[in-house]
Amino acid sequence: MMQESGTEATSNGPANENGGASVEGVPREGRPKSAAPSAEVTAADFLHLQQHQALQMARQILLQQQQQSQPQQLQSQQNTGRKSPKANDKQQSLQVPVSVAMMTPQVITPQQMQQILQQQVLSPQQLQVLLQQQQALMLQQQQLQEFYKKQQEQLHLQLLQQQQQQQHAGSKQSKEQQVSAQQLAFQQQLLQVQQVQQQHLLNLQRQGLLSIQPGQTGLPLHSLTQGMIPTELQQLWKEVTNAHVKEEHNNSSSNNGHRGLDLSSPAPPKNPLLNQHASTNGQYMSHKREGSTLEEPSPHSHPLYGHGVCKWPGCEAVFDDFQSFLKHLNNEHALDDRSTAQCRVQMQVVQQLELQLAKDKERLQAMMTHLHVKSTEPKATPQPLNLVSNVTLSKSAPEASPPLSLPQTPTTPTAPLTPLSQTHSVITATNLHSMGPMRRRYSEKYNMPISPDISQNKEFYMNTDVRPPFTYASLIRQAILESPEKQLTLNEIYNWFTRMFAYFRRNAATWKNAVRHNLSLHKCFVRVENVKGAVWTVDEIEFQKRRPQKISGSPALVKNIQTSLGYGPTLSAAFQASMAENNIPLYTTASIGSPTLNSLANAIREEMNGAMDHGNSNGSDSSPGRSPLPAIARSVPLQRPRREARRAHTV
DNA sequence: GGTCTATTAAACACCC
DNA sequence: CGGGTGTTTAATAGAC
Repeated sequence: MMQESGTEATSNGPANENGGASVEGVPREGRPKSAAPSAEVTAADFLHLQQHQALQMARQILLQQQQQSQPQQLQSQQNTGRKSPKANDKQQSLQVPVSVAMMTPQVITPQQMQQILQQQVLSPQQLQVLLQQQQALMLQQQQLQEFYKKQQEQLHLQLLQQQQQQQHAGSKQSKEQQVSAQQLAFQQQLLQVQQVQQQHLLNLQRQGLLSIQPGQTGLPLHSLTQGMIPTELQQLWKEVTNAHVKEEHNNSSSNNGHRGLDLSSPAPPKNPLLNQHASTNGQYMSHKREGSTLEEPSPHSHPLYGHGVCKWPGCEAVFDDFQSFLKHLNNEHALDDRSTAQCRVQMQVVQQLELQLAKDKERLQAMMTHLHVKSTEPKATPQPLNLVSNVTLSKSAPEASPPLSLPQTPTTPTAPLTPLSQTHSVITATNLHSMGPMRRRYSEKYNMPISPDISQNKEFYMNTDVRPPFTYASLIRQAILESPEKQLTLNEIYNWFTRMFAYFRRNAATWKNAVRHNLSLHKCFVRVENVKGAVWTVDEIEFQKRRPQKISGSPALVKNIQTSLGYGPTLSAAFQASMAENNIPLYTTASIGSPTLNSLANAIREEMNGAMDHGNSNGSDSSPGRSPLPAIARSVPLQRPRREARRAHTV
């Protein structure tokens, strides 16, 4: 009591400052809700504004074309009529230059969605709304692309006419002015639609529906759209873009940067062949199929083709070779209503999965955060370098979470370290009194072998001032077993503690005393006189004897422990079976081999020994094959007699 | 509530 | 004598 209060007095949670400075976007309650509505509204606004602008620009150009060429009038009117009619009157004033329009933020990308999700900015209802909006936008964009494609054809015809006129009249100047004016307008429109298309491609790409090679991520802006236009238009486009596209490209690339990193790779795309193939009909569906097939560097790898089976949803057609698959892909899954619908379904599936993933991530974050928060408060050190000054799993909630979480969290120390200065006080208030000695490490309580945990989270324990959730006995044993000769002097054990655990780099008097106490107290630690002095070794038999009755009686408990500790069903089942049927002493598989295997062996061994009977327990010399002690060490068991003598003396 | 075990502190002894 | 090492006891607390 006195000791605890003494250490407790030092625990003014200075860890809070660190927690506040967290970089990671650990979900914090409270803040998100206020931020949610504004984010949603702005996103939707941008969304609508952008669509309107794109439509308006397209309409404008169409009008210009109609003035010059009548044959397309009917079609154009159909197009304009099909699009939202009310936009006409509204958007007279909305004739924003494309460059400006492109500056406006894009639609919500999946990444942004992810961010929003992870930040817990939105409620599920709001997320639903956003998802629906995104879906609607995609539909609209698709329609816009169809419209754009038709318009391209019109322009193509028109240009052909103009070229003929040029050839006949020979008056280049006026014609060129006409053309350049058209070019400008068209360029603007093109950029706008490119943007939309790019957005689609990126969406699909992110969702795994479209496989564009990393080096070709620059394709959408230039080449894919180039592929859409007839060759003559490409020429025009190049001429115009020579002067203008750079700034436009900068704009778009800056937008890319705003949206996400993965698309901003500016590989200059100059492969007309691929491009033309890749965008036969201006639909992202076609990009998905043909673009991925033709742009694939490795000829036989296709996201829709695996193990000789077409992976198109619901297809599963079998093919002997890749070519026949491609044929099948182009024939059976061409751009039609069915494929489009399937693609939409797939998009929804992906989105749902992303949602689910985000939720699970969030849950994991919360779990990790929660557990680390618990461990932050008690017994903060005078010089608390890290938030997690102490993992004292002792009293509050010792069993439920620690065995699971602790081995996980240490592997990602930075993430959980950020937590929550806010919830900090709240949660820790419940276990303010829970500090104190590290009682009940789960290594003991659950017979948890510490080896896997230590090896997995070595760096974490080394660098983080977290109290390891193991008993002193377990740690000492681990230290000894890790040594080459399975024996250590007391000082070497000390060094191991300080080397492996940042936590033991302070309060030396306390834990060193505890180490000595444990060494003396537990029979499993055998003191051996060596050439260079006394060394300590481990008597595995005795070590396993320490807690026999607990686990031996309940295989179910063991199973639960095993599974909950993450060893998986295999080990658990094996362990359970062997425990139920025979008491094979696996502990002879001592510590050789790789650390991982070694740890696993230790794990099994410990569990097995905890469960088996202790009939053959007498004497540390009785099992030479099992004992990891070297011959020298085993030969001179000095400790016990002395201890016995002393005890007899005192008692 | 009893028992077992772990942790911590402390006293003490021995040895160099 | 002091420090390191080792032993033992006592108090306390959690888990079963």
